[in-house]
Amino acid sequence: MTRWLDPDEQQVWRSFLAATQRVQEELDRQLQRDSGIPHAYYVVLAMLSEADGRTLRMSDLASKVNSSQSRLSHACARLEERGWVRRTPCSTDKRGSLATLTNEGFAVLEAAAPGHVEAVRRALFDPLTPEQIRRLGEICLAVRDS
Amino acid sequence: MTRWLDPDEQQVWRSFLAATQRVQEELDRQLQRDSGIPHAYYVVLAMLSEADGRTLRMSDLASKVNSSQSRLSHACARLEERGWVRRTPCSTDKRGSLATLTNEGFAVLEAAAPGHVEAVRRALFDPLTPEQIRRLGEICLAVRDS
DNA sequence: GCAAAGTGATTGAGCGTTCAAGTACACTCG
DNA sequence: CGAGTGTACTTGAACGCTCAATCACTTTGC
Repeated sequence: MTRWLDPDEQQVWRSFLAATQRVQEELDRQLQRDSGIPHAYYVVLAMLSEADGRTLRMSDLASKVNSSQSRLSHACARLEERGWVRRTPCSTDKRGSLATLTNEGFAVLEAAAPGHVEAVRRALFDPLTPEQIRRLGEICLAVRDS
Repeated sequence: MTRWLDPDEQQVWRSFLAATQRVQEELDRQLQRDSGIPHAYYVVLAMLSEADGRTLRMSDLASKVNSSQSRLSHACARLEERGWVRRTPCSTDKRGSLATLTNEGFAVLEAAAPGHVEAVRRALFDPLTPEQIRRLGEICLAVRDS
């Protein structure tokens, strides 16, 4: 017995798809246009920049950026080609690999950050009231942790 | 002067990314696994199935599924290869093209729908209270139409 | 009418993601 | 110890998406 969506739920679902796709698309376009990187790569650089020694195990980085290991591996390969990330073998576990943000990578991130933050505001925060932002936060936590 | 995100906003933003990526990923994986189509293709079939004569102009279809014309064109090419969609020239505007859902395509959609709706419920609606769902609807409208 | 500008749709190249498979190392336990 | 299982990461192929270019047709304005 399928629990079909009633008209209200349909409406929420379609608005959700439209809104999230719009946000995602604006961010990707802005970063690609102004900094030449996809949003997923920006997030990788950002997470590394916050880590101790700007370094993280690949698997830890993958979970922090909500990525599969395969995706992250391909992404780091690209970022390494550009000289923004360096991978070194892990000394305590020889299977592992440590990704480090280079100075060049940090500089790219710093240059990209202001435009990106503006895009995030324009796409998501500016259209919402403070109350809505608070509620959206609760809703996203519930969905994320379900 | 960059308006940086304060810690609360950061938290909302990261939860938003995690939640929306999770939903998107679950839907895509479920449809790909159980029906062999990406979510974007499912939406194309669904929109055509609701249209008069199961037919829409390509550009109308593109706006209904929040897609670029290029993306839709590629998608329809794939769907046509599988025999689920048929494209015919538009008689009133010879530049245009009409996409029609075939019976085979309709059958595929009908077979895929129950599993997809269940996935939507599990990923988005079940974790939320009715009140939260209502608020999410309002929030998404505001973001979509901003 | 007719050139110029605009619109509808397609195409191909480049790129990121996915999935399945593979490699290398670490752990477990008889 | 050493075989078996599990974990960390990488790789390659297939595929969808983006962007810019292109084609065909339509509309605009002189």
